[in-house]
Amino acid sequence: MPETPDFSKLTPRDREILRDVILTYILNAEPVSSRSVSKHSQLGLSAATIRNVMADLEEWGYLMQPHTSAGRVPTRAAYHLFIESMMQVRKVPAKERRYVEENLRNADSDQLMGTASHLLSELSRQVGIVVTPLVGETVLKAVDFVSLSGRKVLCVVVSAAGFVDNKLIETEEEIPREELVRISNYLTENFAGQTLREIRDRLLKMMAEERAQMDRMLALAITLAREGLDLNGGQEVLVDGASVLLGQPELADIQRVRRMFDAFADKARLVKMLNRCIQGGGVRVLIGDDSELTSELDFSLVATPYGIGDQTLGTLGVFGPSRMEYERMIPLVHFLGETLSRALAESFSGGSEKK
Amino acid sequence: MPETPDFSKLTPRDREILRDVILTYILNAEPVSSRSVSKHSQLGLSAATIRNVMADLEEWGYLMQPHTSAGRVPTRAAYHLFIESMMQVRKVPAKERRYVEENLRNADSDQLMGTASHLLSELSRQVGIVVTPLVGETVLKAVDFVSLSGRKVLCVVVSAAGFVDNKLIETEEEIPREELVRISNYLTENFAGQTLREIRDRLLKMMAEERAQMDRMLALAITLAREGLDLNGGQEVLVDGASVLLGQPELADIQRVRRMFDAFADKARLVKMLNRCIQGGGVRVLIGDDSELTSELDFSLVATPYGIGDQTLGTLGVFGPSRMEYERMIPLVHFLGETLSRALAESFSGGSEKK
DNA sequence: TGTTAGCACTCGTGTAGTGAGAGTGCTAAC
DNA sequence: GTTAGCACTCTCACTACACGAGTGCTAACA
Repeated sequence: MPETPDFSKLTPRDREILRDVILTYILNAEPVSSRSVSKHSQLGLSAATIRNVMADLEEWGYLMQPHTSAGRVPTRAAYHLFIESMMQVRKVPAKERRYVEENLRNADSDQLMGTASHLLSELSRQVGIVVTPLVGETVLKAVDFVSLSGRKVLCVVVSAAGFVDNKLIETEEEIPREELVRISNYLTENFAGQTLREIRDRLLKMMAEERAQMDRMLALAITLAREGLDLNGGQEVLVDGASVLLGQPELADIQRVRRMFDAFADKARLVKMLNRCIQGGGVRVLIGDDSELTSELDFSLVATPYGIGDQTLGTLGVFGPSRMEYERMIPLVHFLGETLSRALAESFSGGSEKK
Repeated sequence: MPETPDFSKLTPRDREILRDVILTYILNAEPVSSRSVSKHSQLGLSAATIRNVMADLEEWGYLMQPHTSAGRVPTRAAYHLFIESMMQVRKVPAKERRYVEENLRNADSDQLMGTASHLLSELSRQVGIVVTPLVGETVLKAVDFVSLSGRKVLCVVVSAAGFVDNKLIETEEEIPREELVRISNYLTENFAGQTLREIRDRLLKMMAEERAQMDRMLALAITLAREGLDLNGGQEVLVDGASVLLGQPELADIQRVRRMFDAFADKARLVKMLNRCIQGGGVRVLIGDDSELTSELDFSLVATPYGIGDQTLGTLGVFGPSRMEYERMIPLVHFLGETLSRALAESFSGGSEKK
């Protein structure tokens, strides 16, 4: 039983050496030799001593050798341990904070998510990923119908978080403009503050119950709302900066590059991965073990949910080699989650209050 | 003077051999030997004879050798000649036509462009590129203002082609809902059928001229429209399927992959390249000579404009190794341009008529 | 005169061998 | 418990070499 990742047996010195190996590996992407640890660490130990410790760490499952007579490389267990108890989280530099805040503040609501993923990628120098909210889960702020030519009507839905979506619907008969205005007002007044899903359910019930005594306006309203609020799409996955990873030695092989891009193209799987990562709120790290994607590439994902108040709207994070700078990535992702949430809340001044 | 791409001196036999070399190279991506041409062509000539002709073709500038004692590779001049006068355009298969038509017909207007670029990439097995219309150049169909909380107003702009864009604006004072409805109606009735640019100009003139005698509603309308119709963004470049090229031998080198992705990230340059490609309408081919992008990668671009009636709205095309199947790509791009244009025209039944 | 067979020549590729260097594991001494 | 020393292993870069593919040229042929 060589794999016993029970870190109680690690002495402080063991931990210090492991930490050193991890940090050096993160920096250089090359197997770390006992000699280099001996030189750079504060411990003042010889390479031979380090070697003994490293042999132990390998036995515990924290290090591994690509081949005999090569240096050591951290395992997933090592990264987990590092993140849990060895990492010294670095604060996001003030310059970067300002940069993020300015950019998110000045972005239009429809560019907000794109800006966020770009910022993530730019500052992390990894791939930035943002999963945008599912419209069906958002809270309605206002509905509006715009009369176009003939029987075409454009339904515009605004969510409390400031997202706008629209859908073209074709009605059975031409509806005069004033009628559309009345319907918009009626729906907005009666249904604002509920999620689209709730509204749809309520409308269906109304239709079933009161079929007989409905007036014309109400009937029309229900028909339009049923079609217009059926925004099953809406959720998007924005991936930014994939090309920055091309310089990494992990992607020296074209086959791997290809697998990575194929993975990015499979949005559904990406969303699943992201969502698995954010159970429980706060920043979570997924180090290539569960998901096939991260494990086959030796990649990791640092992700966090964002939203308004306690309502989670989506997920964002960075994706890159397991050998990433967690000390920088984790606070960065945290900060971006917070800032995006704040930007959403402010983008509608008091947009989350339900009237 | 070895470079004399004056193809009048080519005998039919020369042309046949050149054609053969090009087609074989497109297929295999490997220098073509005299022997293989001798075998596969209908001419019944020996390799030695072919060799003589190929030496001539090299002198005229149509072929080149990566090194002595390798087969020959077509030059740009060869591809140009091939496209101009040696190609037998293959019709787009009925199955693909149906596939494209169904997909474009069923796409929502906001997904239409994305679907188009995906179709391009999928059917061409190259990178599909679509430049979406500049909103400022589109013809207004309707404007609508949606009242949100407090002084926030959402301006929704619908173009005759069916594109919807919106912008959040903050007014100086709260405007009652009925007032917004009146303003929407006024603007839609008075300005539909003009481009946003024209409308902006006209509004500015109105403001300057009639400052004194404007009523409150008109003043408000102008203020709102000035802000709301200022959609300088809007133009996007959709790039789909970059990963399908990763298998191509042209991208065996990671550096080149990187350069390609960097190029895709530089949207402005992409747009410029696409636009240069479509002067004069119809399908145009850009074979890596003018643009640095295509020349350094040995890539080509096949592009065509699309639009409604005679109004060009945007550009679409495929991007891939110069060694691409022009016989298939050119009709495919042509077909997609036509079909997208038709889909746009139909998406608003009679949407292009100005009332 | 155009075509072809033959042949020498060139160049890329794959394979095998070699030596240097980096790194380890182990042992014995401190 | 720590360290120096040493044998061992494995990778990597370099060289040499043979092979094969392809060409260009020349001379013979129709």
